[in-house]
Amino acid sequence: MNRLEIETRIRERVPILSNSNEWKKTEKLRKEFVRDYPIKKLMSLQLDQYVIGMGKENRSFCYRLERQLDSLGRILGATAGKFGIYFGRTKADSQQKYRFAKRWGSNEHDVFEAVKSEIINLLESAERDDFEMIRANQISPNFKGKLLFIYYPEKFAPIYSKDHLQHFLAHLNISGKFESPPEMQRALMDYRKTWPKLLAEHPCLFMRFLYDEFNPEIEGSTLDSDSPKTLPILDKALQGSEFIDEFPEGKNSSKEMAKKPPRDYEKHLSNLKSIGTPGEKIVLELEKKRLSAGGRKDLVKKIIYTADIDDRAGYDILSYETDGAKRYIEVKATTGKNLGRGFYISANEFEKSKSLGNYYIYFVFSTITSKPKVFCLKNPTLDKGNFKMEAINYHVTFNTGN
DNA sequence: ATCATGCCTGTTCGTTTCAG
DNA sequence: CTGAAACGAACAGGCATGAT
Repeated sequence: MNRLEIETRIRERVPILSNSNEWKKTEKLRKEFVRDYPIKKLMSLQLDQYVIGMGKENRSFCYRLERQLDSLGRILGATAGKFGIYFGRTKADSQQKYRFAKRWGSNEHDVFEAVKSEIINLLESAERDDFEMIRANQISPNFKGKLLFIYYPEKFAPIYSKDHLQHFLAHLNISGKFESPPEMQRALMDYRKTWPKLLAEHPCLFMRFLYDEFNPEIEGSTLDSDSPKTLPILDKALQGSEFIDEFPEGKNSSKEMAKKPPRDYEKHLSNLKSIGTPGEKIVLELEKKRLSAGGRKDLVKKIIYTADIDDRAGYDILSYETDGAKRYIEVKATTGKNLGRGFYISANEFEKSKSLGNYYIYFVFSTITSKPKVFCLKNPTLDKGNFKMEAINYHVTFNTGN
């Protein structure tokens, strides 16, 4: 989604989501937890005040973080081993006792002290924004993510699964080098800051918004089976992308496949959209490189990402020739390696391709990979016999003429 | 990378309780 | 006695961890 679309969704959804006590309760729970377990006092926590599994009435640190604070991002599921040490049994051994992974130590006392100091170390690193230390911290990933959010709710997003984080970053087209989930949590919060409407609300509302708009679970099943379930981080694509000089020929180009329109055009469209924006970002990046390489760094700043601000312009990006002339670029992105299935062009884009002059269509191939290829087609004359065009959409209004 | 593990949850299905 | 509701054991599903 581009910013134009996001803005609409935020305008529609945020007032509905914020119209509830839920977020106040959520924040109250979080505050109570932090009040009961201030970082300074964590070291004096006793083992049984920490471990999960001490019976029904148990209200331990781990129990509360996982259960009571369930609405602040789930870390349920998987073994209680994620807490470093827990009390209970295993399938093979029904005896109730303290359980822990060997890497933490050889007895429950040592293990608990190690886990505690690791938690404190994590929170202190977060205070300093020391991501290297946060990354190196041995606390299990989901537990780590939740601790970070609970203690620093303005710095880290309440989303802990690496897959989900990647999924959202990809859909919001946020690029950057993310070596660990906490960095993604931070990137999402930085993104939130760019939307005053979101910034004014609780971070958990932002989380809800993301899950509503880009639900990772639902999406996996609705996408075409050949689409990847999670988009890779855009940054890799940006680095690996390059221009190519030849139009890639596919086995089926302009033969049978081209004849087949998609079965469900609407669904096909929404899939196209999800790869369209990454395609545009890739082209933006390549244009910057091209102008820099051509000695026109001054023009780099003047490139305009039109698609982000005006979806009726008929082109996606306004770039420049090295002599300063305008270059209008329409981006057509595909996950495929060639254009065997043809491409779609709107009536508006088609008109602009004829009227705007220096008009390019940039075809981005292998879009959702780490090595996208971009082919530039200058001033295409689509209706002069080089291409076969077929109308698949009409705009229809009622005839009130008589 | 891949696999086995064991945790928690929701669901099912059978049993018990109790009012009418 | 009957049907509804409550209870609870068993099971399957989902998932991140930890081991290999």
